[in-house]
Amino acid sequence: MERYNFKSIEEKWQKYWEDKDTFVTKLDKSKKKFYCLEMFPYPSGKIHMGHVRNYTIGDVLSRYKKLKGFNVLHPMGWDAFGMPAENAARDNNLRPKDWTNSNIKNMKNQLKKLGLSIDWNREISTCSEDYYKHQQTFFLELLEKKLVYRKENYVNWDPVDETVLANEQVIDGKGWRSGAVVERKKLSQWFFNISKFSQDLLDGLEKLDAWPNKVKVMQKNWIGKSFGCEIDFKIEGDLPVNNIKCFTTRPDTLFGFSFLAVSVDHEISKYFKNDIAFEKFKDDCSKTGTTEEAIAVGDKIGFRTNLMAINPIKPDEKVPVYFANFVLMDYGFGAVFGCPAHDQRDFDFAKKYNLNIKTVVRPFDKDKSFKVENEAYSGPGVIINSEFLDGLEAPNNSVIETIKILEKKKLGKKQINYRLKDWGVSRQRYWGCPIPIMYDEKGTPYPIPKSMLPVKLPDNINLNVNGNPLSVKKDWKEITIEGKKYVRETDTLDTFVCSSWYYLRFCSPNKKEYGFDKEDVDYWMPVDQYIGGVEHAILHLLYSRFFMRAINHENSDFNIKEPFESLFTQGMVCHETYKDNKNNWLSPEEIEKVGDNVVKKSNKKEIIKVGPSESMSKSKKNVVDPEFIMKNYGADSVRLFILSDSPPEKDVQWSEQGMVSSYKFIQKLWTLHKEIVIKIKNEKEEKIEHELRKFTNEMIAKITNNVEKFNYNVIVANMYETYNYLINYIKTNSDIKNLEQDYKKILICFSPVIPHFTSECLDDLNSYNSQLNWPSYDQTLLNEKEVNFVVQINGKKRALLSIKKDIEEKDLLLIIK
RNA sequence: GCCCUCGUGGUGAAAUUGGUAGACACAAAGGACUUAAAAUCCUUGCCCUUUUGGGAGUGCCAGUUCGAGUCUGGCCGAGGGCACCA
Repeated sequence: MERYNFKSIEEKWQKYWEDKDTFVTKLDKSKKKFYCLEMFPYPSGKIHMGHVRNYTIGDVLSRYKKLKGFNVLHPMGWDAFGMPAENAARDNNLRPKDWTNSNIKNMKNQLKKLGLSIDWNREISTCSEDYYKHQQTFFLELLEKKLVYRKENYVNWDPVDETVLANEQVIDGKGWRSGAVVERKKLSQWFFNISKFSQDLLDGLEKLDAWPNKVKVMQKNWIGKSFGCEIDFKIEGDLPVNNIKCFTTRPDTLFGFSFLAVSVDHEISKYFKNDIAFEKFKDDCSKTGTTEEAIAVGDKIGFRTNLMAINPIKPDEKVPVYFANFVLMDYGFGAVFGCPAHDQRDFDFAKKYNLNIKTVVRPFDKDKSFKVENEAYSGPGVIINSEFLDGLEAPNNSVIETIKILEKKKLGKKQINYRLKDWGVSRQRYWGCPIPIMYDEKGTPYPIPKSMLPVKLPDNINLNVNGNPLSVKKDWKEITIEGKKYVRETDTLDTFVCSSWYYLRFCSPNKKEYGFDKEDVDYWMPVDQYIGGVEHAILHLLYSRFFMRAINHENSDFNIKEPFESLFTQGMVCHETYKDNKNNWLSPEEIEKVGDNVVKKSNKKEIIKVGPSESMSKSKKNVVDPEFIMKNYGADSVRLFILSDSPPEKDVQWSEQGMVSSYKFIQKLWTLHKEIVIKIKNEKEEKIEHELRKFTNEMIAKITNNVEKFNYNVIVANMYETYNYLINYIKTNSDIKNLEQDYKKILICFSPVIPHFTSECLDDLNSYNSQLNWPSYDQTLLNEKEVNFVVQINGKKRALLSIKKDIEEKDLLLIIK
């Protein structure tokens, strides 16, 4: 028996699909569309197993939808701007453009070898002028709509990458890429007014039924809506400060007020500029620890001013004003009113500085004598010691009632606060989309006229400079328009801007005049299925949702708010980790299993420590190269294996044995195929073969259901089941009727997972063509007349009967008795 | 600390959503073929019983139901997210 030659067969079909434009998509309003999009990759040089998994999942869905008769848009592109290119180019004396383009070429080749059903005619790259010139237009449009603004403020400065980071890019006080401790620096930056849409972004989540709950919860928390009250406190003291505004969610505890605390960056800090003690305090604040957690549990420290704050509902009560390390400048007003009895932070602070702790809420099961002693009480209860607020139920009623009273007395007003802050998009980097802005001699910014777009990135650049190479490139930076001299903005846009609208570009990848064509977008958008890693749950997905709204804003003939109708977040690909006795990481190729031990391949002696299975990463060397695997086992085997074992949303464990068994399975399927072909040739008369017909029908139903529900691991099990059934069936039935028809249906069901193999088999039966349809199944055949009926008495199985399904109840009872 | 998700064999996991728990695969043990190995194929997988059978069993404890892996409440454990957000 000839072996299945995956190499020549996979090449044959990949060439066929390319030559015949099988996956080239055109707008066709007579057909229902399906837009399947996977998160596009960063062109780092080679694809990794994570890509293989992500794109295989998307490909199964795309191929299935195509067979179901949908007009499928399944594009691919490159998230091609970003720092690695700049660093690699500098280290290897290349241009970032060349490094990126050669990586793209290589990765495109690798993706093609996976046999993905991608319309490569729509390929886009965010670093090409064709792409970023439209992005610059969007930037200017957003500027016109006042959704972009410039402001000077403190930024997260990464001293290693020498750039600004968004809040989301700071993890545990360190840069997400470099790992360097982030510093505070004051800079002028461009901002997208994402916070304008806080409420809308929150409301939109409600309608995203086909998004994982986890992601919605993360976005909800990130937006961080809180309902409360703005209170204006009168201030007394020897400084020209008359009042300080605070935001609070618990105005009902105002009678427990015992101090007021402001951030060290609060505007009143200007009066303390020459105060040495204050400057020292400020220093101490920045030293309280590096990780967020350390700060959270760290000491509460304060600096007492001579100012006193007056309790607005008890004007004879005055409390001290402090600067405190735990008050954040960029939330609320950078000032809080302290009620130690009912807020743990305030409690800790009050204990430290011996401030008054006055109980104003009692739990339901305690009486009026209840007193907060060892920790703050922030639970529900009843208001006490609060004059006209006494007896209100806290917090729900009491908060609303208190706000009403404060509003009536003009002491405060209802306010809703969001944690979500505006998106700083300026990056002090070369390899990004230039911001289309110029400044006159006074430093006033002007938009670059749209007719002069794109602002091209200069090709020849010296990367061996500190900071942004663009800022020292004079011949690019300085321009003259109508005799007037300007300097260009040298910051480039955060690469997350590029990925915030690429899904629109795929609809009209070749449109010259604008980023997209309305007719295309009306037809293709929204993305019906978006697939990618959960690590983008907040950043990329929130920014994309913002961008769609920003384009919609003040645009009456455009009406799509949510770019991604459904979202699927796939799990990571994991592998065991290995360390030698010097604690060096070893790659899977460097080890060998001997009996119960794992040893070093090079000397076969040294015992290797096997660590837990973790997400594949270069630093831990637990990576398996897809190119190597595809070369050895073929694309179909890899696709099959990456889908088997674990549900797509969970992490999958890479195993060599599993991979080999998938490969063997393809070989076994091929042997089976050849036997079936012989049987088919010997087939004489057309006659319905009932048992096989029933099996096929059931299997089609199962696989259809499993594709729809993303149970791709179960599809693989279904494929094994089918093989086990057929191999046995062929052995025990010498004269098989009607086999060809059923077998073809089965091949089509397998085709989303192993497309090269099934195409070859169908071709072998002279049945491969572009008009193939997903087989339907007969629901009535599923409800077969004979069913297994389990007789249970008190939940225990007592008998197993094979009975007719439409039997009368009384007859059934008779049989049982 | 707050929020979310999940607990099924040695392992990854199935279970048409309340109806025969463990499909399918990996690993293991035993066997067949072979001079031998590899490959391939078959069998086994908790407890009692020689077999036929029977029993327990989906983290733990209760509850609802003729019937619970699935629903409800409480507890225990694991993973993830957020974290001085007033």
